[in-house]
Amino acid sequence: MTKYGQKIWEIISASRNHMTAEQVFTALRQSYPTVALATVYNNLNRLWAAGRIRKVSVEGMPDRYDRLERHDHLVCRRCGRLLDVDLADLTQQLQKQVDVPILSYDLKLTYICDDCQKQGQSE
Amino acid sequence: MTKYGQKIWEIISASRNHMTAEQVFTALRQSYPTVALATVYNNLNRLWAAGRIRKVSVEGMPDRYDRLERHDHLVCRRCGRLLDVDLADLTQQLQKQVDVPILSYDLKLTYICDDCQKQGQSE
DNA sequence: AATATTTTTTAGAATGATTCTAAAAAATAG
DNA sequence: CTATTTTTTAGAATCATTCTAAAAAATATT
Repeated sequence: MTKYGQKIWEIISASRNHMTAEQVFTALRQSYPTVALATVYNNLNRLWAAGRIRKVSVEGMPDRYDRLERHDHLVCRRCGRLLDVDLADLTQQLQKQVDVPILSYDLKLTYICDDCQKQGQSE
Repeated sequence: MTKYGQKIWEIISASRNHMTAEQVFTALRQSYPTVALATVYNNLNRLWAAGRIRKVSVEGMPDRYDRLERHDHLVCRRCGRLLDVDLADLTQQLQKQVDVPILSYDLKLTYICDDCQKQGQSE
């Protein structure tokens, strides 16, 4: 584990904000002001390939990186706002229904956030 | 509903292939050889905003568009291959666990497809 | 501890999907 | 028919991400 890889993993694991690569870059520069953006992408890809972080893609937004710890997401259908939500683990239940081994699953619940709810009323 | 919108909706609703915008473009040109790519994007966005089609984002690949009909997805962790899978509807079960109204949900199961399985063994 | 090998970093260019722009065309309303 | 709104169009612009090829750093080998 390289120093950048280590630090990036820490940043993501500690964050509850589903950071973009750009945000990780900004955060990392607090500790390493000269680091290159490509290094952030390299390390994010390596961490992800190694299964040490999650990647969350919400349509139309840059990929976001997330801690591994089991949890699911609420996504606003309008603005893409992303919230953590703790739901019961479905692995058992799902595995029963398919015959290939499931490594993990990604569950996003779609809703309309308060802000968009308000906006929608004035249209 | 414009003629392009109509036709694009038909293409996606009939397809089981999670088409990219580019693929929809190619398909649409069978019927309308002069249509512009921007028109495809315009209509896909409008259809999606109207909740008439789904958008499936797999990290690192162009967005894919999918019929609305309830079904879930298997995604290969290595190559991104996407397969339909019919799982029990979880809406009730999930709605009990959150206090905002759930419009829909998006469930992706991660696995390793046969091809990637084979490749992995030779490494 | 010097040399070779492999991995990582770097800056910047390149790519590729998608959006934007502003004008033309088409559809709809008055 | 004329005015207004919506859609289409082509091409430029944007933006996230990957690629490139060289430099630096880390690791292994003698």
